[in-house]
Amino acid sequence: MDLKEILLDRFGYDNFRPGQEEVIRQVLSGRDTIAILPTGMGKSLCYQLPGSIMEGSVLIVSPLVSLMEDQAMRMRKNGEKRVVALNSFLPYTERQRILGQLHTFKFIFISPEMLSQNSFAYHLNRLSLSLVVVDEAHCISQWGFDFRPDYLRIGDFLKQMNCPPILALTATADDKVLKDIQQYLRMDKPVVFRHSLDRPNISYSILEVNSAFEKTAWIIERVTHTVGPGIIYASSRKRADELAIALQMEGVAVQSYHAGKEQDDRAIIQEQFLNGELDWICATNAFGMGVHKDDIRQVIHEHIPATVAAYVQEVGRAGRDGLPAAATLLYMPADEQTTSFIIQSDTPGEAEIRHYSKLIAEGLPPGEAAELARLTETGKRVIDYYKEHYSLDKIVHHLKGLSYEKQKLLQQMTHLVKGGECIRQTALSYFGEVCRSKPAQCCSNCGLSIEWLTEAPTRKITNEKVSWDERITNLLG
DNA sequence: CGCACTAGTTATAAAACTAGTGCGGTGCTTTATT
Repeated sequence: MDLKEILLDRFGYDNFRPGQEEVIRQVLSGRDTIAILPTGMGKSLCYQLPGSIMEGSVLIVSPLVSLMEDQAMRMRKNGEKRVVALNSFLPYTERQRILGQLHTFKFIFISPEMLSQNSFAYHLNRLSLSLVVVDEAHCISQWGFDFRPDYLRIGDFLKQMNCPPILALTATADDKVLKDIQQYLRMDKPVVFRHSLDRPNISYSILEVNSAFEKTAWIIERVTHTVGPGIIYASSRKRADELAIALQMEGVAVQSYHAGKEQDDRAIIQEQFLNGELDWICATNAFGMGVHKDDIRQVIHEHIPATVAAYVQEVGRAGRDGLPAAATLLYMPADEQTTSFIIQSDTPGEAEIRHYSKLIAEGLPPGEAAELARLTETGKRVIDYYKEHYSLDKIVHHLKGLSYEKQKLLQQMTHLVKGGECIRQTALSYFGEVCRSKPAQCCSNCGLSIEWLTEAPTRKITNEKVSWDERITNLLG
């Protein structure tokens, strides 16, 4: 089959990007496939092209409603009208109508949560699926165990469907993540495509300071004197807001972004950043997935991310165009504890689990029992999932192990920050990669000049600083 | 764990101390009752 002809004919491209053709050929052959491709390498073509050839529908499991809406919209814009996104945005009657004629859609986007509902399984069961795609498949590992347990249930659905071919797509995956993907998607000897994670055009720096105040001062100095656009990752919503305001006062076109904001505002801010109306974003780790912007010049961390994988993923949003980009991490001694605390509060404690379980056994409604046992909504859903699979003692044991593993991942990240070794090499080694050749501007531990950063002031910083009065008026207006 | 904030204390009162408290990230889903 001449794939290139189809590529030109249906998608309007002359050539495949690196890796695409191999992945597509595997998918067409019906083998389970895991493709680790850097973002911006055209992952969606890996299922769109096979889908357009094969009989039956393609089901795409997607982590974010905004992401699936965005992808569905792009596909429609490119002429593929048989696309639907099943999520809570759909009004009830509309949803029923679509479910009744699901077979008329070629590409169906869905969240893991919807997939886990019996009412959907019923309709999907009657469908002939040529392919199931799990987009951003690292979410299975990153979120499944303690945040969105329905990620662990995708495999149950697949089994029910007699295991159609699966394609798992992600940008970063270490061995553990790879193993989780295989296991929880019940993949049968999958073919794994790995693209190197090394990004030679990114220069890494790590800088120790003594206080949050020093961090703010450094960031203001940096942002007003070097190139954008850029992202600043902060540890809390409050801190993200705080930094955004401090930078706005300096006349920088910047907004904060985190889960505490309205969906609409988040969409607008992301859009403005993509359009270049905003030069900087101060964000929590909520920002990033589905951000297709090639010319991000800097990523600044003002806290320690929970894992090396998260760090690499966040940093990897810089310099997708291949031009020089800078990744800087600021830390002070207390930061490690802050991140550690957040991880620790992730998994419910033994006392809560046992209390909750006891109350349930006494006949209390689950919602009430969770509240009395001081479990969060998330904690409750996670335990409910495990209760379907394990005994109480095993759940306790399992969650303790999980917590321990997470602390170990943080230790790896801390080592990367404080170890003083080549940052690029250390980061790559966690993914089993060896750094073959170091670029001239490698990292602060190898020696680095930031002249290239200051020499290219393409920034659009206005000369007038914004007063507090104006800021308040803007906020209210 | 460490920080920012609050309430209470002191004893010319005012501002400055102190002890106690709360907070710290990621997202999907809600079709039932007045």
